[in-house]
Amino acid sequence: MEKLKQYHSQIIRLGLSGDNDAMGRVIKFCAISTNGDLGYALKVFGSLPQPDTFIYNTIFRGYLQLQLPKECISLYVQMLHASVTPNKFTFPSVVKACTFDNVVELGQQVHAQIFKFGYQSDGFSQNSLIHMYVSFKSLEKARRVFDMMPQRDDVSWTILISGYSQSGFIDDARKLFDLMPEKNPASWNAMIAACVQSNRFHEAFLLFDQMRQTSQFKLDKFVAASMLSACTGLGALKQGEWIHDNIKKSGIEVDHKLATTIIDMYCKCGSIEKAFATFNQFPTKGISSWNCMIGGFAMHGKGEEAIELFKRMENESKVSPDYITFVNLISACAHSGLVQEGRHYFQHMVKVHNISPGMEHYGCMVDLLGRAGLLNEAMKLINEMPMDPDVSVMGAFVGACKIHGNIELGEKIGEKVIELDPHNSGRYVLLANIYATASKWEDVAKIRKLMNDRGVKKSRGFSLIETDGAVTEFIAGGRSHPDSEEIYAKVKEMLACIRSIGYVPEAESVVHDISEEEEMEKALFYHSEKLAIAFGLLKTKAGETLRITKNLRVCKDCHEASKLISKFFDREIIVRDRSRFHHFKHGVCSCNDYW
DNA sequence: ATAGGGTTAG
Repeated sequence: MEKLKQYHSQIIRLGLSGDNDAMGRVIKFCAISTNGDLGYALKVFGSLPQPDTFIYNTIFRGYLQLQLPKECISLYVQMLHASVTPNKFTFPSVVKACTFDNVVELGQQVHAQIFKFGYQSDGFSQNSLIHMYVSFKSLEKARRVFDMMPQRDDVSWTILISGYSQSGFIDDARKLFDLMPEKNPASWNAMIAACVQSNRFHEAFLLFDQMRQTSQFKLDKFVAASMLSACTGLGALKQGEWIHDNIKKSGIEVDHKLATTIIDMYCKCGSIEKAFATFNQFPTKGISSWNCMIGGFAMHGKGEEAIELFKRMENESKVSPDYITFVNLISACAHSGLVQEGRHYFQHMVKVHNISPGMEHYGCMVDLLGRAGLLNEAMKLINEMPMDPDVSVMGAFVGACKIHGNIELGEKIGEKVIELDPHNSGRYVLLANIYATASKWEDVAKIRKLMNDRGVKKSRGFSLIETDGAVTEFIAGGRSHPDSEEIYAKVKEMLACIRSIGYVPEAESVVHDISEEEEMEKALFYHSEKLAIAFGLLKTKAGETLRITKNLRVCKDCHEASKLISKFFDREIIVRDRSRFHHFKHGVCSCNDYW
């Protein structure tokens, strides 16, 4: 900047202070370069008698870089008033400003102007319009621009594909993708990411395999990141490791984002050790990597390790803890029953880091106190919150009421939670289970009827297990697997074995229409988790760890059974449920039955 | 001189 100012005064001495070519260079440097100074650029701009289109365009870009779309738009208006004619470099910026500022009507006016000035066949302008309509959720308009383009390039296709996917129209995205004549890495990634975001992990893997068969295939960091997320979603550790290896081999530069994705994959695929090793390997860590690692320890019930890492972050890291850091840290305390520490960090966050507690922090604190049986303190905290508690905070409280058998409070708050979140089956199941614990069967039936009347379906549980690098999915009572006879026989054998060391079936969830005891047991025995474990025992060598991923929480019976299976068959079983990990080994679980 | 793709929580 200093050098530039010298250069600038030289130009002025040469009498070129009104020369657009010379001043354009000065403005470009100030407005665009990372160590520039837009304020200075604006001063120079103001001193020019007749700035040209290039100079306007440059300032637009400067404003956009600093995320000042409103200023960009008003300068554009000023430009038109000054009768400076826009060119094809003008519109991409202005359209982007409309996109960021979410000004639909103005965006359409700019669209009309693009037409008027004759840029209906300019790819850059048209692509920016597609992008704008996508972000306005006007998919039909985006599609119309796309269809009207004389020449579509891969950017046009890619924007529209990810546009469909972001609005939830995955099938439309897929149709478009299949129509695309020449796919490039960005468009492959748009489609793979679309699958990952809509939990279609298997489809993501199929696409990836197809992509690898194309001649110019080369793994880039975006595809790598999307595929890592697919592995994370399925709990597919082997595949995740494979991608990680390929990242190393391909010499892809691992930035903060990619590092975080890798760490998250290891955490959520059950290998906290590899996650931590990877974390420690990266010399420069972003805040997201720290947060992710602390969150990983939280998920695995390693509260002390999370606290250690947090202290390290405070001492040695150049990044300071943020809002999410404390969500993860307090949740780590909650999952490990570290009540005192949780209280401490809740205070510490405000006193030392000047972060005021938000909804999520209250949610974690209510969870922490409630699980520990301190229902009164949890309630007190809810009442003291500066904002109204949302469903998640109250849901955490109801969960605590269930664990500690507090029917009165659980009923009162549980009903409120249902009304606040009427489409979430989990809310109904929770209250029904509270009634069931108190043997209030009529109330259980009442809840079941309410769910039926409202058409709320209990989400179907499934379990995934990875064997030999392939992921198999099981649903409760499912028989679609070719070896299902063998698997069911194995379940029988498995349960007989653990009965001999004290297993007693215990139903918890009672929202099924199951009356007969025998029926109940059958349903319990064929929970997806037990099928997956049986399959794992069949398909893996003795002593090999079983890794299972579930979409719901582990039920009490499966939890008990898993402990005993780990003992009887001398296997480590690692189960990821929707909120945490359970490491079953030698008959005990890492969660200490505290989940 | 300009555009499109990946990450972190409960």
